[in-house]
Amino acid sequence: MPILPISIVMQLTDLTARQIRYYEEQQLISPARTEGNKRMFSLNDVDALLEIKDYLEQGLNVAGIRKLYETKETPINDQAEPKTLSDAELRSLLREEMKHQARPFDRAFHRQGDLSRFFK
Amino acid sequence: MPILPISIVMQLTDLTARQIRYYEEQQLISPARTEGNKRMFSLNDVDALLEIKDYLEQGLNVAGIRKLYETKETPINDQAEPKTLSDAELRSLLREEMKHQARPFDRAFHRQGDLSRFFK
DNA sequence: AATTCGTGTCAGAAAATATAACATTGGTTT
DNA sequence: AAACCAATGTTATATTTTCTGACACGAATT
Repeated sequence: MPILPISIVMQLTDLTARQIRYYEEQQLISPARTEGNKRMFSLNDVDALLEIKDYLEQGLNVAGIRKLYETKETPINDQAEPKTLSDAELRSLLREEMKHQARPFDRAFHRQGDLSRFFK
Repeated sequence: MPILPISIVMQLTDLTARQIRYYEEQQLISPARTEGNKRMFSLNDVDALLEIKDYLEQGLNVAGIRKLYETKETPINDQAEPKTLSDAELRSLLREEMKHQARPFDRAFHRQGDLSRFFK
């Protein structure tokens, strides 16, 4: 259900329009479009953006995040758990994280439901 | 939480922009405004609009609906049950309804939660 | 020093929304 | 029947929001 304009998503995620559009360009999200080509976001999109933000803050780069979600039919949400990674992929990602002294995956995996704080 | 632009509210309620603006003018709802003066609706606003639509279809007029919700601090939502009406008020409203052969209050009172069908 | 990545910023165009005025439709009243 | 009024449609014009694309910049990498 795409119901949110980018301005609201900016507030909800504390991301700039530039960042949001960039993540779309990098295929991390695929918001819907109105007839007039305006982006419209679903709550899932917002969830995804919060997750992306979290990963970035943990030191992952966009390519790494994309890898995490690269599955045939499964964009960035629509799945309870991020896909299973090959050993090689996993080691690669972890190495990436180490370089930025971020503790390995934790918070991002619990992002599910974070949006709830916006709705009483 | 005002998060929805009028275009989405139109889809959600199947009302025209004209109708929505008119109901605001008639003080049935008070959507928030952006800095640039664009209306932004909360889910409560949408709920209220669905309720308004229902009442209108039952034959009530805007004045009657406004009466229903006329309370100091309580606009149209923010209350589990529409306010208690004086006998005079109630009789007046019922008379109004009779004229339009609508069965007395029923569906509108159960509108709460109707929005859920939009969110899985 | 030259690249790359993620983001900021700016310009110009197009879409969405705002207000205001006038028109129409249906029922009510005189 | 004529005049009214409430609710909504329609149209015009103004303003805001969003879009794309280009260029800039700082921090890493190579």
